[in-house]
Amino acid sequence: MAANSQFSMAVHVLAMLARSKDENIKSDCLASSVNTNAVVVRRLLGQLNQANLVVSQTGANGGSRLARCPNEINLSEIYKAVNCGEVFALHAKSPSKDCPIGKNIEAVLGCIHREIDKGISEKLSRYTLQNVFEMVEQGKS
Amino acid sequence: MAANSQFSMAVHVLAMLARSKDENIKSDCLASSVNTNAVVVRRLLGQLNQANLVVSQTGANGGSRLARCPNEINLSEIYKAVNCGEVFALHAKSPSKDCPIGKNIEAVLGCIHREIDKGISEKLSRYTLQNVFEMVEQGKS
DNA sequence: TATATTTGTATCAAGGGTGGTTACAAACAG
DNA sequence: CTGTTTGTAACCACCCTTGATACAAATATA
Repeated sequence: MAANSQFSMAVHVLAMLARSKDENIKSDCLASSVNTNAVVVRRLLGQLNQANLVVSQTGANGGSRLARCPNEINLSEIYKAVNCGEVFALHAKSPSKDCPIGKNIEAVLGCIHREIDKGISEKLSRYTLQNVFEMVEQGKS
Repeated sequence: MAANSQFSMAVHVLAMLARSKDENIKSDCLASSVNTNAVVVRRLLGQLNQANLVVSQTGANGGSRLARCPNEINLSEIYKAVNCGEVFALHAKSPSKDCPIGKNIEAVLGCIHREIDKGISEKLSRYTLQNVFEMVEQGKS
């Protein structure tokens, strides 16, 4: 399987829930729209639940709905809630400590990595789920 | 999936070359510092060569050196030169076009993705290889 | 020219992450 | 009590990244 698309799936699912207000939506319905398996959606909903973004109910007439208003959820929260890939990974195996570069490169890269992550969070936090939902609605043809 | 550490490796290798000025450095020597296989390094150098960041020579006394001064190379160029992972991937399988959300969500996500990428490039472009080299040197203990 | 060195590249194996699928217990409405 | 739906475990298939071996091509040096 290719790169990690959980963030995309999460935004998609949450936009669906935003559209349906307080109505419970079944994982099967979400899976149809995302074009995947219901279990994959439920796995994702589990993560979103832990982040207090959705609430789910078992049993007949069960399903999921948003835990908060769409304008109180921003994309940065969603990004943090799911297992997203990193912008770039640090060395798989630690560099040689016998080399003046190898000895310190990890610390420098780690510092840059944190700065990039901060930038991503900052940019994502500018969008609320409501914004995204409206963008999707406006694109409706 | 094994996380992609090519950007980290690339910065590491280029910092090594920056340290050695115009001297040819062998892939074997670079591999020792990075703590990996020489072929892995040569694969990476091939990409950096295509991006006009390094020059390599075959044969005895061969090796690689920077194609430009370290202060004329910024991290954004390096990021673009290597096969880095994406911040997040779009849907693996296209969402359902029968759903008002599914129909347009990809376009919206694509738009956000491009904005995030732009932000990353902007932040990375603030660092030159010379900056990184100096940060590593200063951290020397 | 002959030799040793080094890169460039093809190929294969190992390891691990991601998503797809099935199965089943638990919760819940009616 | 019955049917529905979630939560979760287990397993599989696919594919990406890295590690490793092998060998041709290029090149400096004797």
